[in-house]
Amino acid sequence: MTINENLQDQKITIKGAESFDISQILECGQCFRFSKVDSRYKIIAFSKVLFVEQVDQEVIFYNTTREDFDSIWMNYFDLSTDYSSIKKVLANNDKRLHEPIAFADGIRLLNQEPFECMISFIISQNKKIPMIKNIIKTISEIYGTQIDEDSYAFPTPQQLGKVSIDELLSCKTGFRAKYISDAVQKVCSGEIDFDELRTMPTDKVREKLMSVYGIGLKVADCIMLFSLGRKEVFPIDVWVKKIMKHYYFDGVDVNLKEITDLSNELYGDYAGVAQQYLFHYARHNPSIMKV
DNA sequence: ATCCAGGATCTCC
DNA sequence: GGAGATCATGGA
Repeated sequence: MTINENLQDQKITIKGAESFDISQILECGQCFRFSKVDSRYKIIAFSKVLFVEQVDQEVIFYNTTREDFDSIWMNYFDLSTDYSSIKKVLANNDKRLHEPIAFADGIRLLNQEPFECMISFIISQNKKIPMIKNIIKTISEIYGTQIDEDSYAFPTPQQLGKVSIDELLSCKTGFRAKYISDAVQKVCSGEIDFDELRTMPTDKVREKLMSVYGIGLKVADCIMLFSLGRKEVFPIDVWVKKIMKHYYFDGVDVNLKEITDLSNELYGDYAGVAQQYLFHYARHNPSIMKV
């Protein structure tokens, strides 16, 4: 992989990007603040606006500098992780993964901002992805800081700390409004400290996150996988449950713990990466699970 | 109209 | 402890 900067056009070009498909990375359900504008994806993260265009293995990042690329986007796109070797390990462990991996082998796990990720996945419960994106966009536009003509950063904990439950309700958050409120309060008070969580063992992090009213096992695992670098956790939503049931339990109903135990056994340290291939594959091929 | 959505909690037994 | 109802909201 080679990285080149073009100062005049404020763009960075990567050639020979390995296991990198910007469409798959963004559309696989791990993040919500992006849109497609012509041939480019517009991404809002870390209070920055980034445009990404990809043709085969050449990826162009617009509206950025080498400095930002090194300090923000390298880590955001997890570019120092070798996904081809992860895929090799997973595929060797379990033939079942061959198809899901082949279906979207350009997926990468983004390292997102924990606070935004936490609120986003609280909102995600019992909603479809387009609706989740809309609510997060609304909240950002009303309470976040404007960063260009038509873009707004996701609000900080302090900014959301001033927002009442009624105001959250008017953003169409429904029964999740009180959940968001409790999460924001726990972050503002320091009871939840993401820098501290980064240093704690996974089980303790999960326990801490689940102490928020409205964060259960699945949302806690999403926060850990998508913003705290815990690639060993395996969030189980309706789609993952369906495909795991279909693949390993002969379609027979099964409880979450059995699936979790199996994921640890089969996928080990990379269970979360496997989960993302499985989720994406299941969502785009629902017919395979209808026996 | 009725059902369901990247769930979590409450309410029963 | 574990199944079932309930929670807002909008789209199919």
